[in-house]
Amino acid sequence: MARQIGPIWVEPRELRLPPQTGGSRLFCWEANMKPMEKYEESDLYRIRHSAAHVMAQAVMERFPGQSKIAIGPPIEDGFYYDFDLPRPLTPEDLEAIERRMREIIAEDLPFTRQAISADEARRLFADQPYKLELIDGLEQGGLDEYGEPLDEKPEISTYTHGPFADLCRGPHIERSGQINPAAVKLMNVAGAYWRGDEKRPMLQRIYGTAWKTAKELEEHLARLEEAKKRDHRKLGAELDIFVFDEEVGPGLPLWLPNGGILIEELERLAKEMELRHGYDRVRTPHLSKEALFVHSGHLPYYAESMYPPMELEGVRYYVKPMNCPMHHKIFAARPRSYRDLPLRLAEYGTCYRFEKSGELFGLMRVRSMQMNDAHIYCSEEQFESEFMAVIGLYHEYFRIFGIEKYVMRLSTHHKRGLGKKYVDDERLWLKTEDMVRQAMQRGGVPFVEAADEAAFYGPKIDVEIWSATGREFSLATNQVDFAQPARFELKFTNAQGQEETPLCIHRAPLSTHERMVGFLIEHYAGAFPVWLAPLQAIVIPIADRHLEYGRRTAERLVAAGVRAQVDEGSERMNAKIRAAQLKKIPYMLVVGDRESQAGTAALRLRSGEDQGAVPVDEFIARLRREIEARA
RNA sequence: GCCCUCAUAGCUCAGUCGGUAGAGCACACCCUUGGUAAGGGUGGGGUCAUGGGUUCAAAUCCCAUUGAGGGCUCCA
Repeated sequence: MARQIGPIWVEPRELRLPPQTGGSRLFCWEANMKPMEKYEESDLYRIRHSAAHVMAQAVMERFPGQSKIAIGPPIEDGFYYDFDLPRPLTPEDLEAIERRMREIIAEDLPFTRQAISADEARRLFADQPYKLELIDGLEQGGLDEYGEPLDEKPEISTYTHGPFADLCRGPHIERSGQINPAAVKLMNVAGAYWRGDEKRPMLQRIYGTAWKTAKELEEHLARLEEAKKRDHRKLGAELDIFVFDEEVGPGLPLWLPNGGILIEELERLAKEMELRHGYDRVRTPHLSKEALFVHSGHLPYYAESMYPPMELEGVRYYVKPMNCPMHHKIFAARPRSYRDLPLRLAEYGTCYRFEKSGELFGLMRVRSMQMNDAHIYCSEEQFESEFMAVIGLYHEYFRIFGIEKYVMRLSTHHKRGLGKKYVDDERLWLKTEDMVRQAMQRGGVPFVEAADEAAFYGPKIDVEIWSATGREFSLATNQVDFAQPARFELKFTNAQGQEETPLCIHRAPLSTHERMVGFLIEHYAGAFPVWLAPLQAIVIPIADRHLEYGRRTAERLVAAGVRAQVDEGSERMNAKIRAAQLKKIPYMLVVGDRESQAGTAALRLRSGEDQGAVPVDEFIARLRREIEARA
């Protein structure tokens, strides 16, 4: 049942569809706030779902009697199927499986659905342990194929084509011949835990893609190629933004001068913005005694992600994985009155988290990070306006960067108990989640909800984005904390002279420098707007006799606060232009005889546009305006 | 952390059946002094990721370690 949240239509079932991809969430946002297309009811969904079954048949035939099959759903742009096989699959296996799939498609086998009882299903899949587990889940617990709870007890059904029968709720195409053999391709094999649980067996997952036409497949593959060119890891190296060094360690980026400029420009932006929004800037140490993290409650929840303690003079110290406890101590350092609230403490705090080695990913997931952090201490009455002011801040930032493709996600606690992941206070969970939900709805801000994604201390709104590789990341975050202020006994005196515990909002609209820069590299494909561009203008003298004028021109630019250089190399002008293009420098100032006599420069944009001779003074004034406007 | 794959010059890569290394780009120097995406020449640069093993002989085969990539899990 679709329902409207703010101006966006959201269908809860759809959001849960492939938990592995986040694809459907992207889908609904790109629908531009119109009711979302029902992927589950589309032809492509059926084609992909059926292609997964055809693939499973081919795999089972290749390992007769030795293939245990798990699940094989459609996902964004394709499908997968998980198998437990006697040996790892090779590229040759994939080719053979793909060939066999085409044969099965050519056989034009009908897909037939049959509703059966749980016992019949158990007999049918007697030698398929994963299917038996699914049947139990469907019958008893009302769990779907991902192990998520279902509202109602579903009917158990199978879909059969030729010799292959699968436990499946469908839907499918009518005949295997409806899959276009020229529009199917197996992509890669990967490991995946059964039911996404790292304690369960590791299965082999084959990813495939399927489209209606060969042309669509081709276009999809071309899109993947294009995306690879945007990959921040590739562009980051080409544009001299950052490097990783084996001796420094994984997940510990070294920022090159160009990266340093990006970081400083972002910090400058954050400082201006936070000053305007009433934040106070503070600075706190990189490490503290263990006691602080015991007090905050982080240690039991977070120890695995922290670098191990170092012990000196009998005291254990931890490098901080987050800044909040330090900010809480600043709040606690003085008696606070309601007149001090809201108190907004901001810092680009440097944190270290020991992310598991396999989780590292370029700049998007690192072990050392500088976080655009702030903690807002406020009363319950102030909560909504403070929380929504942060959301407003997001929007301001996103307008500056032209970020349009994102989803705001309300992350809540798990409905089936708090367990060890969450602070144990169901009432406060429900209360704060409702506060956030209502604030967002009243503010007319579209969002989707995700259970079991909250921070341990409270619900949050995360802004989800996608890297060029299609992986999903939280960029900004805006979190409610109902637990830590009480743990730290933070108090303020209210207007009635009584002591009250404030709420705390944790927020990071610009994420970490690492993830933000990684995201921006891909967002702009390396062609940063002028205000961010590490080198804003390059002067290109045509011949040596123009070098002097070129240097003077560059000096004037630098004196005006522009990041400019002169290309003194002995290559031809064409080669210099090419080099500047590859570095995506916004402005190229070509100077030769005509320009040095007239005091001008021939202006070329990285778009390729030639604007002809422009007086240097005029160019500087224009560039200054552009930089200041952060256009 | 787990499954799979990979590691040759700063970068992109070649190197057959084991016989101890090569190209283009980049860099340096020289020539060229040019009008909007690569002018020419010469040269420097690699203990073939690291450590073991097999072998008369290892970039090549085997093992381990480190790092990277595709996923899973986890997350700013």
